[in-house]
Amino acid sequence: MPSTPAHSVIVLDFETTGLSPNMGDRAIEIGAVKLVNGDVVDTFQELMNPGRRVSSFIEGYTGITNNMLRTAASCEDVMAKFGHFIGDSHLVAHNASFDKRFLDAELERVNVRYSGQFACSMLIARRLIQDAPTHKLGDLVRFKHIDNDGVFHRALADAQMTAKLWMVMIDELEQQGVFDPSFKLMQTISKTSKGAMRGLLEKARSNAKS
DNA sequence: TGCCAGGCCCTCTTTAGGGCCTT
Repeated sequence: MPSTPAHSVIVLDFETTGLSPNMGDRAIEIGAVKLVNGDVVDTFQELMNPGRRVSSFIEGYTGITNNMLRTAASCEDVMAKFGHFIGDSHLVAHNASFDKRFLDAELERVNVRYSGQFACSMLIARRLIQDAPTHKLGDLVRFKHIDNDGVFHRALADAQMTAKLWMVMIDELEQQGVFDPSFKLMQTISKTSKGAMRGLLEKARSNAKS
């Protein structure tokens, strides 16, 4: 049985062969950080061999080449390990609907299930950081002056940046008095994943004006 | 560089259409 604490959060990011598992696309890399009370306590990064060549566009976009994937473990082996890593944690991703589709598709292949709820940092950023020029992950990181090493479109780097952005937004909400001091990150995600973030953010803006 | 799909959100809306964001 997974030993992951119930209050932990996994921030994850997939690199893939394309946009849609329903169109035959597969994962080629998974990166994730585990947060407990907002602190990074563990990381996960693995390339995985999708069983076919990736396009030159994906090679250029991610820097992940067919040669790198040739000797990588299979998607099935990596995803079985990742399923154990996430345990029963709640999950965060930037544009989570994309990563959830691939997580669901790849875990279904290895008959692994997860119980955590998904929250989307992009949907929250669209409401909380309305003055950003765009809500692409890289643009938000630059806009909020979040430390980064300049690596984009690799799974662990993007997951780490998403985790930092996530904590910046949580801190802003707490500073605006939206959350009770005892409010736990797990509860935050539970609410956001149910779409109740709209009300929380409206309250945040109301508090900021008053 | 962009396309594919799909969910969310906005608006010149709801009997719809299109932009954003992810690879």
